[in-house]
Amino acid sequence: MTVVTRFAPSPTGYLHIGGARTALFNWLFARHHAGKYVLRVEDTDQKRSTQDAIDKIFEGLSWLGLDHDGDVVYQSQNAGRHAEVAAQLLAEGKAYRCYCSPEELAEMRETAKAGGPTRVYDNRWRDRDPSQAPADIEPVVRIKMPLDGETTISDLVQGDVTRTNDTLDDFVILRSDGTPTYMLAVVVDDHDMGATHVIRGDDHLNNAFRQFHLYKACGWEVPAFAHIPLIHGADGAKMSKRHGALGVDHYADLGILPETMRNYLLRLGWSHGDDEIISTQQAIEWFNLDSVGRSPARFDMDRLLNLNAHYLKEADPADLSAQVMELAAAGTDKSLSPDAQNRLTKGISGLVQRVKTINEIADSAGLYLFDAPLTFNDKARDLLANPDTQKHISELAEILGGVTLWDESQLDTAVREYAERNELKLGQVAQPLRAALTGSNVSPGIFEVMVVLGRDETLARLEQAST
RNA sequence: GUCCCCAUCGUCUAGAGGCCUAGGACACCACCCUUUCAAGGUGGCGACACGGGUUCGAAUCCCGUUGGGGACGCCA
Repeated sequence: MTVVTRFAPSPTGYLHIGGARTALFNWLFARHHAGKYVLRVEDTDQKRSTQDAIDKIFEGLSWLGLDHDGDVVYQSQNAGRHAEVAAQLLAEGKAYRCYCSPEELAEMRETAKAGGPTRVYDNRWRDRDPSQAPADIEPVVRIKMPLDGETTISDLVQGDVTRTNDTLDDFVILRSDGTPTYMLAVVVDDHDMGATHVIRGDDHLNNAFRQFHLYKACGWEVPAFAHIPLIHGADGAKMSKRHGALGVDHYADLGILPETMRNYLLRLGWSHGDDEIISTQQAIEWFNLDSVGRSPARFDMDRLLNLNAHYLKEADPADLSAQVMELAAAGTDKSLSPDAQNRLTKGISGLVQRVKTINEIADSAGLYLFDAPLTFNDKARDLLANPDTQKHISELAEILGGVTLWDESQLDTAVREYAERNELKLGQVAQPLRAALTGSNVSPGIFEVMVVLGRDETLARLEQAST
């Protein structure tokens, strides 16, 4: 049997962290079993669904690198099929029309909450003769749930979960306007697309009991369920859109790498012994549902950043440079010279060493990206204002001008000799150089900087700083 | 209110009765390295929610309490 999983977002907003993880788990599970991972847009609620949201979700998914198999399914396009199934159920007496008014429903809800019956809907139309139907109300179609007994869902993550059937309402499968509700649509679509495993947030666990009986009523095989715990915010509450959860695009904008996000999301609620750094290849190989935890996890930015720092160091420098240049270009009206681009390509690995996001690389790349005149920060300016510093810089400029081979070890030797000769610590010489060459008191190793800048640019910058 | 789920360091987690005076990672602190900042290295701080059982033995099994979360729509 081929494994078929699906990710089924409702297009009412961006792809948030929780949705992204659900998608990832479905994707990993399918890839692990060499099965299919299908993407389905749950747009049965036309009022709330928007094209903009659909686009954003697709963008998020493709940024994450979760490619789906086959065409995207739009649930709204199956409305006819859904209605057909409802009609069939009606014909078989497994469903019935309910003519309750909104007021009646509200009343029932209130009595139930006030400690009344276990069911909200009191089944008042379940066995009533349709001839009693009020003429002015368009009916909905409800499915008959078992009246007694209990139902057990063997969930792949939650284990066996049992619920008595007297808490299961006859829920609506077709609205009064003839459109299907979510509950009907998922079951029909999941069946039609051959979903073998339904992996989703555990906020759907309760729905599984209802859907279970809908499958049965249709005479269909029930797929395996796996309800994964939700991701919570730092405050421990559900991370939903309305609780300030951010879309994956937000993290992309922050300069987080997709591979970071995949690794991070994977480790939230899933583990493989003590392993922390898990490549996507490895994840596909290792992923299973047994190791998914049952308690909700909190989102931790520090951890994400730490992981990102790791993946940044593994990333392709050319690729990173391109992204940094794009960011830099967006932040200024100055265009980047070819020299600047070359310098960035050479120097980026030194930059990557000290940051956690792509944006931070861009922030620190100024020393390579922009041609003189440099902008100096306060500390650099103070340092350069010192007459001793001025003296060292001009003497050093001369010495460096005479260095035969412009590489780190030669430069290192030259500067060290100068420091020793003047009975200075290396830092006393290196810091002024740093200020003059980078405009800052913080930078990659100063000899590395000189090599990346090249002889001409280095000398030019020293010249400029000493006047 | 009803139903369901969960409970190990601040956070993510390892742990499936003896390997646990509970391991790893992030964060934090200290030290080392050092031309700055990082990175790296070494060490430190720090948890089995509580109460009952079961057992020779419980973080692991059972019950209860407490705490947290989720669901109760003609939303998905």
